[in-house]
Amino acid sequence: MPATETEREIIAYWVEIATGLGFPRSIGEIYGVLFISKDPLSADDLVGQLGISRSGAGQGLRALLEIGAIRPAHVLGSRKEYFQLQTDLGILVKQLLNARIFPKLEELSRRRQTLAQAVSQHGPSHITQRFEKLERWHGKAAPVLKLLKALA
Amino acid sequence: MPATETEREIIAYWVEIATGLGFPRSIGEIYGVLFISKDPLSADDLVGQLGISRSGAGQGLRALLEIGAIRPAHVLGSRKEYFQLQTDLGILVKQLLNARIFPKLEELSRRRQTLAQAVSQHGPSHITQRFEKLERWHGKAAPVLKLLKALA
DNA sequence: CATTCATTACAAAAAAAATTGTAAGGACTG
DNA sequence: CAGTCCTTACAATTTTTTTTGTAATGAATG
Repeated sequence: MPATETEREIIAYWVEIATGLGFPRSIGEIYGVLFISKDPLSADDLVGQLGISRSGAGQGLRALLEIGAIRPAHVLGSRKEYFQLQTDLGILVKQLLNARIFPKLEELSRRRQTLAQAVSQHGPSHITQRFEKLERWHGKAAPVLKLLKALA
Repeated sequence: MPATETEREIIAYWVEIATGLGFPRSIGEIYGVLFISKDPLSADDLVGQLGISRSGAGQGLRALLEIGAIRPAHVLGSRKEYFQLQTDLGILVKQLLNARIFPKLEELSRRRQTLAQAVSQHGPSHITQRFEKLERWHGKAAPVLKLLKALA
């Protein structure tokens, strides 16, 4: 269990960010503990500090690894896997965007185009017009996406 | 129940957008039906077309109204409430950002500042440094937010 | 001003998601 | 190469979220 009030609040802060991004609460908790910890931690450490199951800790760590939020660390004399915060947040942002956000946006864009075409051929014109408005917004959003890509 | 295959796919498209934004599936479905429909629809129309409950239709319509995705419409000779698509998507984007995204970001920013200060006074320096990195990213993200606000 | 029609509030049920427990799989150690 | 330590895969459970049903509230109609 986390020690001080401030530490608990730091964890709560990361839980909120995680859930806001669509991740489970436990992932935010794990990231919070690693954010606080100077040294690398193992899955068992997380079990001890958060009172979650061993499997949950393992899965959460893997998920955080995949999005570039943490990175593997070696601790001499132990065969466990250890992890520490990825303090280069650029990597996290980049992986998040590339792995979760951009693919989804692109898939939606493809579907929109397919649907718009189908409607323009066989469907009523008011729907075609609505898809055209959507398309225009896609154009407006492009600069934002470009800026985001530049960030990462 | 929706008629053609394309119509079902349009609804599925909006369901995916809705769930991606953290809204329930039913809200995406309702928006999809309204996107397809040229004329305003009542809650009962949605019940008929989607096979959802009357209460669900009512709650969904209210939620869509709140985020500016649809707008009230009047139909002569009926006391029901009718709604139609808000075709000015700018209004939708604006309300979504103002009602959901920006407040959350601001609240997180406040909490981050509070925590950073608490740590800088009583906490270990490595955490302070991590908050400082976070702060720098907040600065980097600012132009993106500005662009978003300009959009809306 | 009573009646009807429709919306909304809230508790109950259903569905979905997350968490856990157990068992199987691999790799290091002696 | 047998034993131990750790990770991971997957089914079962728990928890959370969403949907529904019912009852109460409010507004328009005659």
